Amino acid sequence: MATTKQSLFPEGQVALAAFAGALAHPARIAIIGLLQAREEACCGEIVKALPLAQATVSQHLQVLNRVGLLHHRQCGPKICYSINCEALRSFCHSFQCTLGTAEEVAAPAPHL
Amino acid sequence: MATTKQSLFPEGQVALAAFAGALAHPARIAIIGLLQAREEACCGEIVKALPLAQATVSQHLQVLNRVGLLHHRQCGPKICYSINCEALRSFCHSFQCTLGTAEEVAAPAPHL
DNA sequence: ATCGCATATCGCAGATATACGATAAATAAT
DNA sequence: ATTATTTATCGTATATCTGCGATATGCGAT
Repeated sequence: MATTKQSLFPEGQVALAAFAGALAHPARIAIIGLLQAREEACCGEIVKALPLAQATVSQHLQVLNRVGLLHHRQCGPKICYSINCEALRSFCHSFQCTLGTAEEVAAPAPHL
Repeated sequence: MATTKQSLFPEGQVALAAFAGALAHPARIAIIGLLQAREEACCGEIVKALPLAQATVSQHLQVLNRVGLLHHRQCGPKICYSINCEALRSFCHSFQCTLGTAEEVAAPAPHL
């Protein structure tokens, strides 16, 4: 009887956990690193770079996509993925705040 | 046949994924937040603060402990948990590096 | 429309994670 | 030693994740 009590927690905590969950696999960390290194890559290139089958890589891409961490654009017959830096930064910021590791960035700048 | 291909990835990526995995549940995010807010708390207090049974909370504490995120000390009959700030900071740093969000820490606002 | 390629989705199997009651282990006090 | 209290662990049920082959979908060219 493990009826996933996630809904009993504050929305912010659920969102943060979902973000962490999206990064909770080395393949997905690798994908992020790869996209960071070369700005953009199509699915096939990512498949070639990882020790996983195409179907599996596609699934991992969907996981990252579901939390909004990726951008993608049709590029002929291929689909080019890149990182949604905005989302990544915003998530990291929430992280810092919740985890309390945001000391010297103490200019929260609501005034921009 | 999903024999967990995690070992085929670089150690750093596996470690980072494990850290993310430890934070991939709202209950564990809540525990970190709670410990951040009050410096130290025993298991019973955490149980009271969460909508979960004692056994479940204990399990979540073990998950956080396994990746080195917690300190604990016997305190009479209780066990007081606190955050291992060292480990937390170190993990966050690796995160920043891998996720590429560590550049503008020194560059204050590229005011366009 | 058909072909060839690139990617997503389906369906399945095995592995982990989640949740909890029951119980064990440890401590403090009697 | 017994009791009460606190926490960890065990056993179990359900849910979710991982991984892949097979297949469907989408695109560009023929």
